[in-house]
Amino acid sequence: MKSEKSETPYPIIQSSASFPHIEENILKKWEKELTFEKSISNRDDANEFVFYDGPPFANGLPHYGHLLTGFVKDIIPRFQTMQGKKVERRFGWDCHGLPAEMESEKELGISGRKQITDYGVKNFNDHCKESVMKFTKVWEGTVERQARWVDFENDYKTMDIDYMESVIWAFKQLWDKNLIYEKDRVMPYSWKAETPLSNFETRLDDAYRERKDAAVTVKFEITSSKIIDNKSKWYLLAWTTTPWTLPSNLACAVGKDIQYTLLSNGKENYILASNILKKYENELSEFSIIKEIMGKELVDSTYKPLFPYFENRKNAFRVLSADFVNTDEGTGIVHMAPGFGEDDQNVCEKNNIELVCPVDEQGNFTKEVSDYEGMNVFDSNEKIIDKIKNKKQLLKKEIYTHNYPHCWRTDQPLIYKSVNSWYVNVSSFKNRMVELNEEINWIPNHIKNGSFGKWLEGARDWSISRNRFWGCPIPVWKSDNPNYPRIDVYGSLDEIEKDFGVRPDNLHRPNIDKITRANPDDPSGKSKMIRVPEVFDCWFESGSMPFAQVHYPFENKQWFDSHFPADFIVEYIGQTRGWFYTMMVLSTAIFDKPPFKNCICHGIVLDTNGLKLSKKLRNYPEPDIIWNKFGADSLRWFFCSSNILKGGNLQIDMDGGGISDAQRLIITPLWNAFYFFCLYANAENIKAKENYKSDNSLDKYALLKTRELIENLQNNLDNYDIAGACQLVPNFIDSINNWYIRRSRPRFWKHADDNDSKNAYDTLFTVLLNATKALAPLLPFVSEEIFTKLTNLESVHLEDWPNVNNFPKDRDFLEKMDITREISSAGLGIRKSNNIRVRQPLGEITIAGENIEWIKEYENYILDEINAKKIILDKDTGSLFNLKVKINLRKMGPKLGKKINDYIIAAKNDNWIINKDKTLSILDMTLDVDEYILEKESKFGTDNREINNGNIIVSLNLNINKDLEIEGIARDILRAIQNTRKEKNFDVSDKIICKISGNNQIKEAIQIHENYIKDNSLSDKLIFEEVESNEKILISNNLHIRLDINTIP
RNA sequence: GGGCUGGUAGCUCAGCCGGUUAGAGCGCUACUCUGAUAAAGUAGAGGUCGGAUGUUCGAGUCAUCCUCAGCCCA
Repeated sequence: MKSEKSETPYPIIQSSASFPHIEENILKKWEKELTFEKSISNRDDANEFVFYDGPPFANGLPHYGHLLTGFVKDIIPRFQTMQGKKVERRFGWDCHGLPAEMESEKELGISGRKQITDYGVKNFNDHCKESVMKFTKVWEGTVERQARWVDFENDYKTMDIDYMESVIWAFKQLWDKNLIYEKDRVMPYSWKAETPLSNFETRLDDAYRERKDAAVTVKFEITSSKIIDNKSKWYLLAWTTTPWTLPSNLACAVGKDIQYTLLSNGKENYILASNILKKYENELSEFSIIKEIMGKELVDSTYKPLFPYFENRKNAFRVLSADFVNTDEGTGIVHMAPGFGEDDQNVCEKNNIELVCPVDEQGNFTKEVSDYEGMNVFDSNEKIIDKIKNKKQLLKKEIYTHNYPHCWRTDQPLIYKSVNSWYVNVSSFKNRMVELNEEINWIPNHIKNGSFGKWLEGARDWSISRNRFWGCPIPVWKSDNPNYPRIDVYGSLDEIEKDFGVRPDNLHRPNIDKITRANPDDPSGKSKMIRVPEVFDCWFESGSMPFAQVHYPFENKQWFDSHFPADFIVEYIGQTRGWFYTMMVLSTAIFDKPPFKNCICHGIVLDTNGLKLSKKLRNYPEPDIIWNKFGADSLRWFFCSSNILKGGNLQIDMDGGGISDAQRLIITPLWNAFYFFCLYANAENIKAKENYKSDNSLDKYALLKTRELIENLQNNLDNYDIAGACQLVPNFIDSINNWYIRRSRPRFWKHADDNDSKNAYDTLFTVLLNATKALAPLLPFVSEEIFTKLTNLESVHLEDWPNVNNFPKDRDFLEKMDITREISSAGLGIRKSNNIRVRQPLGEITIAGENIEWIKEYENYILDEINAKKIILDKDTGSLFNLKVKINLRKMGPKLGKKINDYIIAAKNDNWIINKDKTLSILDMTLDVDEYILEKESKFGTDNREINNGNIIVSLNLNINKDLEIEGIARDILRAIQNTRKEKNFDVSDKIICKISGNNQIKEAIQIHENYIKDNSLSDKLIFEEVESNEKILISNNLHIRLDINTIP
C-alpha cells in the first residue's frame, strides 16, 4: 500500500508478518492492560470452572514437557472463560523433597546425612529454602512467553506454613481413621546417602546399570523332611547374587507346583528344580536322578542354619512355599533373608518368622554378625564365600552380570534393606478408589480401566516417610521411654500449642524437633515426648494440594466445598503413578470423593530418534530459538494438534520441522485472509460491519462454514479433545481462503457503494471476527492480533464464545456448495488431463445426474472457476454414462451366503435388468430397491469424470473455435500486463498506459477484447504499436508480444 | 514374567455396527494459475493394513496366538 494514504479504515498490514514480533507486542499489551486479570474479574463468582495446577518441582528448569502441559493448562481455561465461566488459575510450586536437598548438597559441597548434620540441619534447610526458588523468574518468563495465563502472585508453595499445616491435618485425618501405621519394611536403600529411596528414585536417569557380582550356589543341610531318609546327608541347593545376605538367611522358598529332582552320588544328595539340571551338569556329573517330586512335598522340611548368628529364631530355617519362585534363574529354591528382600519379608511374615537386619545405616554389618562387624556388605562378599567354601557348603561360584540399581546421586550400588517407615494403609480402601475412579472422565479413555484403574486395583501401602531433612515433618511425638509408651499425633498448630505451650512459626526441622514435653503417662516425669525424625514424602504433599493450597480446613472452608473436586486437571501420563494417584489416595481416604472430574494425560516429547530430550545430548532446539523464529502459537499448534494429547508421543526435530509447518499451514493462511481483507477494505475505504444475512451464495457458504467451525470446536473442547478440535481447522481455512475468497475476489474490487461488494466485506469481516473468537484458545496471539486490529476492541480473550444462532443454518446448502466445488475440481482435472490451460476459455460443460436442477443457481462459480461459457444440465442417461449395479452386501450377504459371489459377478458383467417397479432382476433373483445400489460410470473418454460417488457426471467440451482461441490470447495478454505491473512494483490501484506489439492474432485479440483488458489491467489507454526496446514475452500458442507500460502520474 | 498402548503410503495419522476399488494432511514429482504471489489449483507416484491361524458368503475391522516398539509393574 502507498504510505501517503493517511487514514484507512483498518491498519496497514504487512503481507509477511513477523509473528514473534507480534507476540512480544501482545504480551506487553496484556501486561499493561491487565487483560488476564480482567478475564477473571469480569466473570461471575457463582459460575466457576475449577482448575487445579499440578505443582512442578521448583528447582528444575522448564522444558518442552512443561510447555506442552502449560499449553493445555491454558487452552481449556481460556475456552471455559469464553463460555462464561470464571476460571481461577493459581500457580503452584513443589518445594520439598530429595531433588531440592540434592541440589543444595551440590551447592554446599557436602554429601550424606552425617555431613548435613555436621553442617547443621538449620543451616541446611535455610539453604534449601533459598535455593529452591531460584528458578522461579525463569519459569515465569517461559510461562508468560508461551501465552499461558496463570497467577504467579497468588501462588502456593508446599513449604509455606499454611500449606504444611494442612498436610499434617491430612495425616491426622488418616491417623484418626486408622489408616496410618509404622513398620519395618524392605526398601531400596542408599547406604552412602544413608536414606531409603522411593521406587521413583531408583528409576531416575540411568540408575539401572550393569554390574558384575559373584553368584553362588550354596548347600543347605536338611534336618528333617517327610520325603527323604535320614541315612545320608540331603542338601537343598539355593542360588543368590548377594552372598552378603546369607548370614541373615532365615528360610528357603520353593514353588509348590514346580517339579524338583532328587539326585545322589552315593554320599551326598541334592535337591533342585528339574528343568535347570543342565546348568549344573559339570557340578553334578557324578550324580544320578533318584526321583522327582513337586515343590509342595518339600514344604515344612527343616534345615541347619548356614551361619550361627540367628540359629535360635522362632519358626525359622524351614522350607516355605512362595508364588514368586520360578526357575528362570537360580535353582528353584530361593534363599530368604527377610531383612533384605521384599518378597522374602512378605513370605516370612506370613509364616511368622520375625526378620533380622544386621546391617547399619552406612551399609556395615552390626555386632549381631560378629565376624564381619563394621564391614561394608559389598566388601564382605568374598569373605563370606570363603567361609562357606571352607564349610564345604559351596557348590558353585560364578561371575554374574546383571542390571543393578544404583543411587542416582552417589553412584553406589543400592541395597535392599529393612527400614522403619510410616505407611498409609492404601490397600484397605483401594476398592473404594476403584469405585470412585468410575466417576472420572479420562482422556484418553483407556487410562481409566487401563494403567490407572489397574494401578488402583493393585495399590499397595504407601510409604510416606523419608529419613531426611527438607520436608514437612511427620507430626508424631513418641515417648522416649518404652516403659511408658505413648504416641501423640497433631493435626494443627493449635493442637501443638495446646499440648506444648508454644505455637511454632516454622514447621521445618530442626525447629519442630525442639518442641518437646514431659510424657504425661510417666509418673516419674523423666521420659519425654519427642518428635519422630522423619519428614513426609513430597508426593504426600503434592497429593494434598486440593485442600492445602487454600489452608483448608483452617481457612476457606466454603471455598473448598465449592471447589472440590476440580473440573479439570492435566499432566503427563506418568502422573498416573504420581500426582493423579496421590491426590486420589488422599481424596478417597479423607473426603470419599474423586479429586477431579476430567483429566487429560498427555504423552512425552521425544527427539526425532525417539529418545528422551536431554540436556546432555542437546537433542532439541532451545525454546528461545522457537519463540524467536516461529512464535508460541506455532509451537502451541504443533503440540496441540498432535495425538500426544491422547497419550501418544511426539517427536520434535532440531530445526523445528513440525513447528514451521504449523505456521505455514495454519497461521499464515489465516493471516493471509486477514491481510486480504485489510488490503482491499483500505483500498476501497470500506468500514465493514457484522452481517450474517447476505443473500449471496458465497457469503452464505462462508457463514455456514464458520458456524460449522464454531460448533465443532465447541463440541470437541467441551469433551477435552483438543487435538480433535485442531483437526477441524484446516478444512475451514481451505473453504474460506481457497474457495470463498478466491471466488469472491472480483466482488472486493467493485466500487464501494455496490451492495454486493458491501456484503462481501461485511461477510468476510464477520467470518474473521467469529473465527478468531473461536480460535482464541488454540491460537491466542494471532487471534488477538487479528481480532483487535479488525474491531478496535480490547481483547478477544474478554469476549464471549460466538453465538451460532446468529449464523444461517442450512445443511442442504452446504452440501450443494461442496458438490459445486467438486464439479469445479473435476472440470479442472479434465483440462489437466487434456493439457488445456485454464486461461483458454472453453465452450460448454455438461453435467448429468438425477435432481441436479439446483446447479443452475451455482453455475457462475463453476463457469468462472473452470473458465467455460455455458452449463448444460443433462438428464439423458444414454450419452455420458453407463449405469452400474452394486449389490447391497450388508442386506443380501446374510441372505445369499456363498451364492453372493455369483451375483457380484453378474452385477459386474451387467447381467441385470431394472424393472418398471424399480426392482432389479439379476440371475434368478428380484431385488428390491434397497437391496441394490445404482451408480453412474462415465463413458470411456478423457473429457468426462464421475463425482459424488458416481451420482454425477461432468463432461467438458474441448473444442476450441476461433472466438475462444482469440479470447484465450486476450487473457494471455492481460496476464502478461499484470506480471509486468508486478515486476515494476506498481500499486494495485495505479492506473497505466499500455503499449503492445505483436502479430495479427495479437492485434485481433486486442481489438475484440479491448475493454476487458483495459478494465482488468487498470489501463486508461491500450495502444497497439511497435514497441522496440523491451524484451519479447512468450505467451501461449507460441506467440510473442512486447510490452511497454507506464503509470499515469 | 505380568499389564497397558500402539504397528495402515516416505512422514503424521483417520478408518463407525465386518461389505464391493483402504482414506486424509504433509512431503515428493510434473503441470497449471495468479489483482493475496515465499500464496493457490490439478494430477501422478507411493500400501502384501506387523505376521499366522480361526470365525464368516465376506476381515484393516472380530477372536486366538506370535512378533516388534513404547510405557508401567514385578
